[in-house]
Amino acid sequence: MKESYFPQEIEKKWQKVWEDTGAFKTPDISDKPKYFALSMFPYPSGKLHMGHVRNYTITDVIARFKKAQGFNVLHPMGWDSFGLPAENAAMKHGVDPEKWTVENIAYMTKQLKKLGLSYDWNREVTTCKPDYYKWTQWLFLQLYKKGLVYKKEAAVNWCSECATVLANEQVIDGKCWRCDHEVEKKYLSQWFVKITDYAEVLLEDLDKLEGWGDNVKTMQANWIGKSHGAIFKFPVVDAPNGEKIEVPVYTTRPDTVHGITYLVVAPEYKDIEKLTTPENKACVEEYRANARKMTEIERLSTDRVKTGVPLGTHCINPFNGEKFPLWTADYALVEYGTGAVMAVPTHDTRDFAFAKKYNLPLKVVIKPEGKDLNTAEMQEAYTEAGILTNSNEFDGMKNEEAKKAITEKAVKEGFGEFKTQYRLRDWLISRQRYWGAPIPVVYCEKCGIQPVPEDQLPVLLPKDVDFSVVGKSPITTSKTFMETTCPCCGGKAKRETDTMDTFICSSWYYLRYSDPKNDKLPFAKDKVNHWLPVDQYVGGIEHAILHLLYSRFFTKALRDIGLLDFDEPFKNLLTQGMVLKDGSKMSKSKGNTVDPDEIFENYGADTARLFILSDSPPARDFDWSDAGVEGCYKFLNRVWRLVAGNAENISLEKALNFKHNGSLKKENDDLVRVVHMAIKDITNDISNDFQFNTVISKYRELTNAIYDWCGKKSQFDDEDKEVLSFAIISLLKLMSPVAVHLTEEAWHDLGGTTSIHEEPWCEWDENLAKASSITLIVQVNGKLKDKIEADEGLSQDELKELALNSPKVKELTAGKTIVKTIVVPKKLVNIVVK
RNA sequence: GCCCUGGUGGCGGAAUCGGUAGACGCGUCGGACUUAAAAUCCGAUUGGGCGAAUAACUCAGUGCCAGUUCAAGUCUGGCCCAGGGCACCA
Repeated sequence: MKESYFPQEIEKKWQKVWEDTGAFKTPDISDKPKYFALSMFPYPSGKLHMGHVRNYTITDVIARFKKAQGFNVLHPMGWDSFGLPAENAAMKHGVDPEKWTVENIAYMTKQLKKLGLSYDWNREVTTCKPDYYKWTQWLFLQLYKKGLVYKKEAAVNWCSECATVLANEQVIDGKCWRCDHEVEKKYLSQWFVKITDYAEVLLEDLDKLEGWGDNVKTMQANWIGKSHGAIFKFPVVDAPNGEKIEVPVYTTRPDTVHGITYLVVAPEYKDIEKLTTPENKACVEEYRANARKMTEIERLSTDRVKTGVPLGTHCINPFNGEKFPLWTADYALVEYGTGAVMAVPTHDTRDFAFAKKYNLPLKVVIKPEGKDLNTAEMQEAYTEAGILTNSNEFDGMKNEEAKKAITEKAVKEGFGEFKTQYRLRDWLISRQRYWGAPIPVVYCEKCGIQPVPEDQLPVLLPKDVDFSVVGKSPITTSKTFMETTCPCCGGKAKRETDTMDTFICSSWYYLRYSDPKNDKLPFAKDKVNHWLPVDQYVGGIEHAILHLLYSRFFTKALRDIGLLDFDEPFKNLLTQGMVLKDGSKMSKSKGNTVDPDEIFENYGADTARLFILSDSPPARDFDWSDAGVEGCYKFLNRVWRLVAGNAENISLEKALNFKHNGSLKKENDDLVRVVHMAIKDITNDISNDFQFNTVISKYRELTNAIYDWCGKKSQFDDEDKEVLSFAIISLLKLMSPVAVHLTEEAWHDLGGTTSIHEEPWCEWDENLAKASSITLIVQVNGKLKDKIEADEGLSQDELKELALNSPKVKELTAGKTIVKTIVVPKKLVNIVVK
């Protein structure tokens, strides 16, 4: 065994051996139980960053640990390889997006291999390859057949920088999730996926996800935004052309219905023209035009002063016969509820602000118990619970009860109903871009929209496109793509030029790993049912809503289509924290990035793996420090020297057959106990929330203990050698999921002929995983006063006796009365004195 | 405004059940080895008080204020701060 640790040399060597021997291939059939460990697959942006390193190292250690524990582990990797950056590169530098993507994948693959990750590369999945996107298109058609995909004209989010539309989930604070550009509204005919059909079950099933953090679950629950309320219909009494119209509103406060003093419809409300008097028309038109021009940011800003204009018409409140005016205001959203709001200024903060501004009347209908409210004195809306007033037969009722009673009255008399409402909107999946999976439909002059027949898939991306066009999708410049024939009538037809949102591609990739080469189906049902759900999914919190919600929807939809039999894709989810440098997120613009390649080169992958796991628990943010890397490198050197320096005294055979014979020398017994404790603690720390930071501190403790033990010996007898062998081989095995190369090299140098990564996980003996004696803590009045080494088997009385005999205790209790003595077996005695 | 996390030395962070607060590491300081340096090894490292600098002793200390308890970083109530998410969703 070499005296010094040369990571670069041994890492290269073992990576090649593992690749040549197919060490990480996963058979589908095995008598072992399955375990599916998965990292969120990356976009091939060009190079790995430290966030990737952290993510993949965490999953890799989990995969290796589970394998050692006897599972048949599936641990695959792939590429989320459709998307804008490739196309932007094409526009800027004239590179073919496919070539750009393929080259990035090649480079990043090399980096992943350098990190020593145990992937089964035979199962690699690449979403931009025709053999994958054929099945993305096929799944689109299945959703279409099931009525879960539809096309409609709607006001959609448009990012002019990306020159495409976006889904609601991709608009963050009114800006594009990718480029941060302000989002505008546009009216376009677009493809939608009916995720709202699954709103209830997506919400309900969050309860089943015991292996998910509450933060992600509440974020999804908020996004789905379920609320209970009622729909009330208000007849218009003075519609300009005498038409009989009703305006339905959704409210969560039916209890306040007697306090309506006006009603607001969204500027985009479909019947708004019918509700506007000729005198008000000009004004309303102007207001609507203004609203349309506003960006999402302007419109959504909550501190903006509310504006609106009256329509000139009025409704009657069927509950009390009161007449109130109709307004339009942009605080009413056309996409939510019915697009109209009943305004009760006294009990809603927004309505209150609006009414104050436009001098609309106030009417109190809820009052706090035992108190009255005076509209003239109100400074803000009263939104708390209370008792009904000014509400006819409902007066005196508690408002929570009134919600039900009032809605029941509306149901009975035919002007309302109970209603459950969701905030979630349908998923807009059309993208006016080239580098995505083409939506497989054609437009026939005679037959209209026609899906492409399944046997004609994939609809391939054309190669003859001009990326320099502005304002339209490059795909439309192809001379070969657009013109086609109708699958129905054989006549002339045009292809759909929109491609799919890449989140579609990533909503099912984890399923494909179960059967990545299938050319008859996206995956065989038995295989997908065998491997899924994913046992442990690891990735960034930024996908808490986007990818994770879409994937849950896909799984449920595909289950209902009959392609699989489970209803949640990811059993356990670990959202890892960010990698920071000097307290802020690593980013190119801040110039505080650390290049993984440099770390591999200077210290080796084992150091990188060890460090990225060492300082923080995985779910928390991790602050990168160069000194920390250095410290980990030193530690690996220290382990190496420990093994190399004792190599001639270590026997693999003795280590593996070692049993405590019951009569070891004291210091040997102690070391064996330290090893057993380390095995127990490390195993528990990994099993319990993957606390790798404490795992690593225990590697160090064990290493320090072996060094101390060695330092006290000038020579080794047979028993010493056995114990030393056991300790060092145990250390290597415990470290093998993290320091994958070092431990493999040492294992072989010590005579191992198989791979250390094929070894079963260490086991501990409960009787040995504790110290041979106990340290009795002696307290007087709850304060630590003495520590006494004691035999474990002592009875409570004996422990008490021991404590009372402590000179220290005698001194402190002299002349005082002992009120009480508390004895905690094997641990502590507390003497209470006065 | 609502929801979720978190708050422990100079720093990252430990501490299954309420039972030795500060594991392990980083940094800093001191020492050994060396002609010297690097590497390595050993020791100290929460603050205050009293000592002569050591030891011993002692008081305080886990964001703040109360409470429960023989005993609170841990449990209960109230508050403060930081990070993240949602937010004109009626």
